Amino acid sequence: MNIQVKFGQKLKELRLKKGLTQEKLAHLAEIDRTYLPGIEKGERNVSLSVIEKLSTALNIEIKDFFI
Amino acid sequence: MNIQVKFGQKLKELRLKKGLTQEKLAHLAEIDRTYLPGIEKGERNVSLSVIEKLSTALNIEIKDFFI
DNA sequence: TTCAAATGTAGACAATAGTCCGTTGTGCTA
DNA sequence: TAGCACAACGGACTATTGTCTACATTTGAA
Repeated sequence: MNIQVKFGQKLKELRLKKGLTQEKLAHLAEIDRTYLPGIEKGERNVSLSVIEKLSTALNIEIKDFFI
Repeated sequence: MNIQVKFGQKLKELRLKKGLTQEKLAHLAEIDRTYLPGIEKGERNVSLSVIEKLSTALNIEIKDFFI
């Protein structure tokens, strides 16, 4: 399974665990609402800055996405 | 310290630990040689695919960059 | 000092990340 | 059935990533 899909699945899992909608998470992370579905489906090759924004929004550490 | 700088420092540390030159690492990771200095200096906002290529080239796991 | 290996840098560029607009589909519940 | 919240999708667009060529600088060993 490729890294984008893995990352997307982990992101979705963590988002749901926190009880957040895509829209709320996007808002917290200050990224575009329409960008999230593509990330969660593994269609997007996100950059470090977006990864960091998402980890901050979820109140986790970056490494948690990759464990 | 921002995430790009942290990532760059970690990358450089791991590269040196493996005894690799920038050129050799770039070749192993199949990324451009001139791109590496900017990454190591924290000037570049690398994507998941590049992060994965680098981890593969260094024979480490992605999370190791963020620990 | 001299030479080569390694690193850094600049500019042009193609490819793609990420935004913004609107619209559509999918449950769920009244 | 209607209505709402959530998720997904498309197209147009801007900003940025990552490549490539070429050259300059540093570093260390002979």
